[in-house]
Order: sequence, then structure tokens, then C-alpha cells
Amino acid sequence: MQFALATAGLAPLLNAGSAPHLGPRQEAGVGSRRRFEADEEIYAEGDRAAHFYKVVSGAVRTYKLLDDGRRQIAGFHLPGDIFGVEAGEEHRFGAEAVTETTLAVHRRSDREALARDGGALAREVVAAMMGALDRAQEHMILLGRKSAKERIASFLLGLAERTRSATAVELPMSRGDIADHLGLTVESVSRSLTQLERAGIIELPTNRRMVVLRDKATLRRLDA
Amino acid sequence: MQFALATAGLAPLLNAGSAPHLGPRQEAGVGSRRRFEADEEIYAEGDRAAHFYKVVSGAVRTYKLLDDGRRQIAGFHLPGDIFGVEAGEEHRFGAEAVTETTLAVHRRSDREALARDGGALAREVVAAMMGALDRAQEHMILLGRKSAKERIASFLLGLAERTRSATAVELPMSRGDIADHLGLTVESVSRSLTQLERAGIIELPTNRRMVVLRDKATLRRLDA
DNA sequence: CGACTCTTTGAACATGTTCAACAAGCGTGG
DNA sequence: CCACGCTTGTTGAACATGTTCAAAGAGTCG
Repeated sequence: MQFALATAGLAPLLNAGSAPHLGPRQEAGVGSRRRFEADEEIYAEGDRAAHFYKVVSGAVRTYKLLDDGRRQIAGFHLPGDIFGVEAGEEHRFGAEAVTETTLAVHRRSDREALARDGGALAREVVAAMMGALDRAQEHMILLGRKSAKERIASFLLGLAERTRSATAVELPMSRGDIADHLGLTVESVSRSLTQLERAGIIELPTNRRMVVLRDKATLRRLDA
Repeated sequence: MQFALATAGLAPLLNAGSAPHLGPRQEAGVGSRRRFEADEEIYAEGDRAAHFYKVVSGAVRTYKLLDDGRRQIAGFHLPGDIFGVEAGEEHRFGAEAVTETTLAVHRRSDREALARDGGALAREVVAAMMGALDRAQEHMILLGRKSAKERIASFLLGLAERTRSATAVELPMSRGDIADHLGLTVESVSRSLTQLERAGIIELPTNRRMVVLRDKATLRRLDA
């Protein structure tokens, strides 16, 4: 729904410009599959942006590093998400597989794939970029103005929503990844989670890559 | 240049989808002018996104508020910048004039204006969105990982670059606006500026809405 | 089982915030 | 033109949140 709206609203802006200038027929497919193991690099910051990707299974992080090693993870990409679409010629962020991951790889210039099914993929790509902008701006509020506990609450609720999981949320990423996404340290992430558990709001099974949201209402209240 | 690249790179993705479906001829113009006084609201968060805007003169801030009044300013828009383009049906952020400001207002659905000059405006709009994404993601690093002094250094350098001003940068916005953009408090902004001045890196004329960048090299080094 | 990594916990510390007061512009009006 | 009052900006001191440093516990995989 949101997807449809986004595309519909944007279409007049995007299409008034230049007419599609289709090149010769090229080999396409629905995008070749490629598998990456955990922590494997998909592309580096500054690489030529020859492809974009859709997550089939697994999880991906896009990030940027400062010279002294500080890292900011711009976002996590879960199955169904598209990432790696760039405005310019090169990737502005690096991308790595968080866990073992399968991607559908699309050549950026593959017009045939983009036009298939009335441009379903193209619309999906545009929607992905719009969504990325929305999420980036929403994340700015989190990073600029929210407390550690609020950040964690936001993060857990967002993840639950994205994975459509009622209460049990799987965390593909480490505490360190979460910290670098939320602008915190590992210790702060761990402490905040522990506090939420002590308050009975969440549950942390022995498998630490899982969280059970016991009390979403309170969690939502915690998220400013 | 960057503009051309951005548009060129994106075109294949954007145009493969649906053909432009031009409606009846409509009154267009290059966008009607509208004047706003300082702190006047241009649109509120949640308003229907019927128009988008280009700054002719002055400055605009786009922002979002949390329930308890905390504010995050997503960005400042200076002459030449386009803002207010949305993926969905409504504005996700509010917009206010920072100083007395003149805007060119474009009806979102005005295909004629968008197509004029071979779609120059349409390309500009797309580039604007791409640029917004870039800046939003870059800002995430600042908010997530940089210290107060680094944030101020980044901010001053960025402003100098955007206004193409060699050394003297005008600050249309208050310390409070800067704080809410950089995820700090007014006091921290003021202190950081004072420190930079004491270190001889910048100069703060008695007119506090001005900054002279005395030592850009050091400033760049301070910005991580 | 043992070595490794990841996570948690504790204690000292630091950066930036909060609270408070003062200073400095600026605009208004006498 | 100056006085007044308001807004904006600066400075100081106490404080708090989250960080840093250190170590121990837990899970995993060879």
C-alpha cells in the first residue's frame, strides 16, 4: 500500500523528463543469484556502482567508516529489501553480509529487467530509494535526539515491524552492529537490553540473537 | 557536474517503468513566487504534499518534533536548493523559513513545468532527492559518531562549501537551530564555537550570525 | 574439551547536559 | 538619541548519561 502510494505519487515527477531510450536486447534473468558468507564484503565504499541488489535471504549492513575506525551503520537490509542504488557513479557506503546471505544481483543498466511486468522492478527500485530517504531521516531523529533506552526501543519495534514477527524478533546482527547503527557502544546496548529485561518488557533467551517483546505497549511508550 | 552524473546514472532506472501520461495543458509558469517572513511555517508535518519548493532567497529548515518538544532539524535549505519533494502523499517533516525567504512554488502534479527545457526541472527534482539521501546518510555519521567539536567543524565547512564563500560564512540560523541540527544543546554549540575562536581557528565578529574561517586546514583536521 | 568470540557486568571517567545567571544585541518607543 | 525590554548568546558549576577500561561469564565451533 505504502509502496503503491509512493510510486504513484512520484511518477509524474520522474517520467516527465526524458523518454526511455531502450538499448539492444540483453541477457537479463530476474537477476543472478549470489551467495555471501557472514561478514563477506559485497562492495566497498567508493566502488563503481555497477549493480544493485535485492536481499533474498540473510541480512546486509551498509556502513561508512571514519579514518580512526569509528563506524556508522546506515541501515540493515532484510529479505525483500533493495539496496545499493546510487545517485552517482560510485557507492557512497560499503555493504557487507551480516549472516550468510543470498542476493539477487541486478545490473544497473539492465533496462529489460527493469521494464519487465510493466516496470515492476523499476517502481520497486524507486520506492526503495524513497524508503531509504524516509528511514535515513527518521534515523536522524533517533541519533540526534533520543536516549539510549529510546534508541533500543525504537530499534526493536522497527525490527519487529519489518519482519512482521508478532513478538519474537530474531537479531541477525551482533551487539556491535546494533551499537554502530544506534550511535552507542556495545556496552550501552547490552546494558539497555538488560534493563528492559529486568523491567519485564523484553525477554532475552539464552540464544542471545533473539528477543521476545513481552510488552510492546510499554516499549512504544519508551520510544519517544 | 555532480548533478549531471546523478541524473544520468539514475535515468535508466527511473524511465523504464511507466510512460509519461500527459494530462491536458495547464497553467504553469516557472513556479509562483511566495514570500515568507522569519519563522513562518511553510508546511507542517503531515500536511498534504501538494507542492514542492525551490529556495530563491533566504533559508529554510525542515524538521521533526518528538512529543515532548525535542526537535531534530533534518537540514537547512539555501538559495537554489529544492525541498518538500515527498515519496508519499504527505510531508514527513515540517518546513519553516529561517529568515525572510522567497520561494518558487511548484505544483507537484505540474507536468508541463517539469517537462519544460527537456525536463530540466524534473531532473533537478530527482537530483534533489538523491542529494537529500546523500546528505541524510552523511549526517547520520555526524550524529552517530562525531564529537561536538567535530560536528561544529563539519557544519562550518559544509556551509562554507555550499555557499561558495571563501572564508566568511553567514549563519542565517540561530544557535538553537544549529544545536537541533547537530544533535547538541545551544550551550554546547556556543562553547564549541568559543573554543574554536580561542584556538584561533575561527573568528566570531560581534555580529554573531557570522563566522570567519581563519584556518580551514585545521578545521578539516578537526572534522574526523 | 578447549580456544575463541560475543556478551555482560562493574567501576572510574568524560563529554555534553542541565540549571542558572549574566552579557550583548536589537528593536521599540519615549 | 538614549532608555528600556526582549531575545539571543555566552559562561559557569553541578550533574547525568553514556563511554572507557577491565574482567569475567556464556555460547559456539573446532
